[in-house]
Amino acid sequence: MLSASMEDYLEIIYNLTQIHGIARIRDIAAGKQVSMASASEAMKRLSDRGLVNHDKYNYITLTDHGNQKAKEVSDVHALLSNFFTHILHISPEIAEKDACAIEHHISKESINAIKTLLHQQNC
Amino acid sequence: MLSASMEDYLEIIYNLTQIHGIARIRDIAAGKQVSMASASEAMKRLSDRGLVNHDKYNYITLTDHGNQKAKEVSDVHALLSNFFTHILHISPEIAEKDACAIEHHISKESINAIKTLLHQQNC
DNA sequence: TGATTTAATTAGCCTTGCCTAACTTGATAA
DNA sequence: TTATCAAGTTAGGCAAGGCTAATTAAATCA
Repeated sequence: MLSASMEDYLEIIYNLTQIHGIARIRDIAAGKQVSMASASEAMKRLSDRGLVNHDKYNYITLTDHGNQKAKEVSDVHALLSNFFTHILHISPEIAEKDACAIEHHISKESINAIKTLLHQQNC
Repeated sequence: MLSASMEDYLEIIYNLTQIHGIARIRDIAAGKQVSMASASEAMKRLSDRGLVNHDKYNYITLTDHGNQKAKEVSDVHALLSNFFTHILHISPEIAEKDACAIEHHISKESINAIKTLLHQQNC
């Protein structure tokens, strides 16, 4: 199982890669608001688990497996964000925060149900 | 800030107290599915933070502050459980699991919005 | 090219929250 | 009332995930 923290890292790398093509320790650390030391250690753990490619002192990319995991988290994030803003009418900032916090803990069943709810939101 | 784990303990003690008047290490450990050693250590931490009363080798009760915190968590739990079963139509087991997992991470704003949604569920 | 600045890593440390094994206390039954 | 058993605690250990400070590598600028 992947911890909430490790899922966060994957998602951050995923987003950075969408924007810049690659991800650097510095930006990952900034994104997660941790020290570069912590980000560096996290890359080691993710690398050991085959989720990222990381040569010392070089850029980080996601492996296929890591990319798949990251996309899953990212998709759930986007869905929850939509749910909070469009169904619950929460402000975008809090919607982001809540999506971030909950994305690691909600079941697939509930995700699918929310998907359905969003599709038929004209009730 | 109270960790998810410590909130779980408070909620379990709260529930045990509702049923039996008091709470014992054995039942707290069973409720959280951890060893009695872990439950005992957790009581020490909660006691240090003024959330439970605990004399060695004796029952555990919530302080006023602990009771307030526990009730908050418990109320959020009940609300989320209702949301998952009645709005998302998730099975009671998964609804429980999701409520448990999410109750520690969702904002007050979202909780209030869900409360409203449940009150007007005849849309 | 060499010096300096920035990025990344490593070392060493800390806290949380869990575990098992060993020990202590309190309750119960002979 | 003493022996036994269940409940609770303590000791010692471990993994995850943070931190700062020190070091090393890479990049840039003079």
